[in-house]
Amino acid sequence: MASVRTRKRNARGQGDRLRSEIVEATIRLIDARIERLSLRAIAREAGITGPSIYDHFPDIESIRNEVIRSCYEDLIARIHQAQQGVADPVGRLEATCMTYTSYGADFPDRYALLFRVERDQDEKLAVGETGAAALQTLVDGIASCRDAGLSTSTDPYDDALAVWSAIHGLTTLRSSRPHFTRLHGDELLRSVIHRLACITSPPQPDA
Amino acid sequence: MASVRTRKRNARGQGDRLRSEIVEATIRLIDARIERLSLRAIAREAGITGPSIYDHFPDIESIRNEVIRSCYEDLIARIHQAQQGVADPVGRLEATCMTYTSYGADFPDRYALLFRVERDQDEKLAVGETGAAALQTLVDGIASCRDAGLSTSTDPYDDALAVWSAIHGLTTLRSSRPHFTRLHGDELLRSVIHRLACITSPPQPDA
DNA sequence: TGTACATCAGTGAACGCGCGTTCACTGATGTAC
DNA sequence: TGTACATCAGTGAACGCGCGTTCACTGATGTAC
Repeated sequence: MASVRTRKRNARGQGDRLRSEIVEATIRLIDARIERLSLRAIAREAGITGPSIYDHFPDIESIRNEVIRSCYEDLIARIHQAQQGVADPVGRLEATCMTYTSYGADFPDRYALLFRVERDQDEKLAVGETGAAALQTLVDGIASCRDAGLSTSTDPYDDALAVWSAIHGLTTLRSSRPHFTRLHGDELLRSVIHRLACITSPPQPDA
Repeated sequence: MASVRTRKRNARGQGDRLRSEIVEATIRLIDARIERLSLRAIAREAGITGPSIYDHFPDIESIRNEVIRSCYEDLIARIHQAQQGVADPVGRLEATCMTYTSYGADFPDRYALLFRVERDQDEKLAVGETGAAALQTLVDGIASCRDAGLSTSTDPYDDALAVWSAIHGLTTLRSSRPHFTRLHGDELLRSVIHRLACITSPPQPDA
């Protein structure tokens, strides 16, 4: 948590910076596994008083939606970075999926927030397409494997949905049911990816 | 919601019945997608005053844990019922998975509660094995397919974990991302089950 | 260069609300004599 | 059969708390003259 009372106000003209400070404070609270997010708790963590929030957000839901957008961008950036420098299409697909599951393991409450059931129309509009970019990297990954003769997939979109469902389920079950030890480790993950993406080469122990 | 003030007190000696009335009221609130569960809200729904809860539960977490146990028993019972009268092993496995996903679709907030990340040690002890019975029906189902020569699975436990992850992921993505229309419908579900359970026969359009 | 003023980036007090929890209590009903 | 009493299944008032939200305000800083 931020040390209380060390914050100094933003310089004149820089008032908008508080907006991102509020979002960052909220993410810190989420990562700290706070039981219930409140405007006052966010303000405390950001080092400001409650009413200052209203200059930047109308309510807590709009902060949450901004957090979701921010975390989702972060996840997609991590995936793209992991794909850099992996030439082998199957290795790239595996790296994509492993980045995804690692994000869920490292930040379980952020991950849960990204994929919670939408509660209201605003959230639906704000967050509706969250997942589309992640899915697209899987579609592209499977298509690349097929083009390289490493996959027999005839429908990369449907197979990407299958892979996405499986790794999403694996990610959340790893968090919520940690004592099923065989869920953890890379063998099961690789095996699931290979079967659902119709990969023809056997899984490599390590790249 | 229960009509307010219609409740009459339990007969002398029947005081324990309020315990299950509290659990049922809580499930009604969960199904009503209440934003935040509170002791007072549960008491209102059950038609009693707040303090009466304390004769039966020490806190709201213990109510929640009882709700989890109750809903999980319900899910397992539905699965066992669906399996009755389906002789074909592949059909049984499919029926098992479809009952599971239907439960998640019909009661999304109950399902989310069953598989939320454990927050405290009490919950871990109370709920730790939730999922084991569901997993076991999948292990048995895959082993039956293999014994009937309909699956090439060499490790029904690991393959059951794979199937469980996939259908769990499919169930939660269907709830949280309803606009991915190809996630819905039975074809993708059947295809995933067949691939992960190593089923050798092609998916039947309908039984 | 000096000063009056406008603007900016917040603060602090106050409100009403629902909450968890405590405590003494009530009123119906079964039971001992 | 009648009555005093114990027990049971809750109730109702009260408390302190954190919350969202409002409102008037403050004090630093840039700018016009």
